[in-house]
Amino acid sequence: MDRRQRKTREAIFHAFTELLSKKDFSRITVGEIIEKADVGRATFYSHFETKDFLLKEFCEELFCHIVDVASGEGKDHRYIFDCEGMDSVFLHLFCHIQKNDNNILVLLSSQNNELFLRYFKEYLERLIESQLSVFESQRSKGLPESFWKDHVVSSFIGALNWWIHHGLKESPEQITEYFYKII
Amino acid sequence: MDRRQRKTREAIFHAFTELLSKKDFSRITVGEIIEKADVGRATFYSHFETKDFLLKEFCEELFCHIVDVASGEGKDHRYIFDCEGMDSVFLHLFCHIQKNDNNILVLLSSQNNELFLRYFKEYLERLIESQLSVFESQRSKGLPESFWKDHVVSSFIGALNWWIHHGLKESPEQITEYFYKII
DNA sequence: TATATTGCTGAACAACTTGTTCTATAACTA
DNA sequence: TAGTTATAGAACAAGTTGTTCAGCAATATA
Repeated sequence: MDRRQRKTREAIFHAFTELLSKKDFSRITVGEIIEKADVGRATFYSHFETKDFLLKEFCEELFCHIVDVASGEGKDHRYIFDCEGMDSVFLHLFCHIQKNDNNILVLLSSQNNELFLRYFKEYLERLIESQLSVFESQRSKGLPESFWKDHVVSSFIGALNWWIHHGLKESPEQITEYFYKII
Repeated sequence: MDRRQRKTREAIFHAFTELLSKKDFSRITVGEIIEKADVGRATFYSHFETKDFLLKEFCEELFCHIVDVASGEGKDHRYIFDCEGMDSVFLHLFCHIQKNDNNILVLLSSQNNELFLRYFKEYLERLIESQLSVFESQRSKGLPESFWKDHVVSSFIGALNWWIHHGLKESPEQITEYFYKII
């Protein structure tokens, strides 16, 4: 990708992050974004079809990375996140979040919380799918698999949300334990 | 309340419901609402400060009613919902939803699904607070109470969401059973 | 019944937002 | 060096928002 394109994209993402941490997505205008990013109007629209597409691509970069990488698909994971080997993928995720990788914490704590958790959920489903067997023994008989899967996913999101809203006072290990307990 | 006001409010709510069932909230304009409701622009703004406030009041009428009433505070509950005595408040809720009271089903199934579930969650919290003791025995030791409460709430929403997305094929009793099993 | 109050209409309005188009210029590429 | 591509900046039409106002209709009050 052309360096100019990269820089523009970066500038827009950066401005977008700042704005998201301060105000509601629906109240952010393209005008504000380009002013903060200091790029031309036409430039913005040559990169992103609309503001919604910007959000989409933004979330993709944010979560796709974290999730794909946490599930062990990325070779350079260690290098990017500087993490130790960990038993649990969930502990792993909680750790990354606590370390505020990619400013994710700012976003998950903002008023746009729900917006990101929703997107996060999507990416999380893929990850949890591969981890379902871990919880197979806890699954009650007569419970449809898709019901069970949904429950594990939304419980993780729930635990994460609770953690963030309570000021991240617990350690990642503690939250992982809570998460396992309710499942 | 003046009959004229009531009629206008009704018309707006009705138009709003129809639009919500067809398109995303963020893409609905005040222009569309007043056209469908057949009321003047100034009239709309004399009733609701903005589109967001309309949503807020709309949800209040929708959920406040159902939840408050389901928790036994409303005297005329039986009359409004024509329901039999039920052991579980949750079964109770699932029943009302299945019967599509107040068109709630249309809204919970629409693309605005998340929007309503979020609002629903708020009202649900109050209800579940009063029911927490029912699940007290299932609560693992060392789990903070607020964590546990959040988990029960989001599990209910999760179960409901799964049910709706899978076409309401199960009976309310069945879903209530699923819900109890995962808790 | 007559009168005052309140709510509604319809139109006009300014301010703002969106997404497009254009030209000139600067940065990359072969 | 010459050709390609991205950007700035401005101007633009179309649409949206929220406000204002005059005139009319429904309701309440005496």
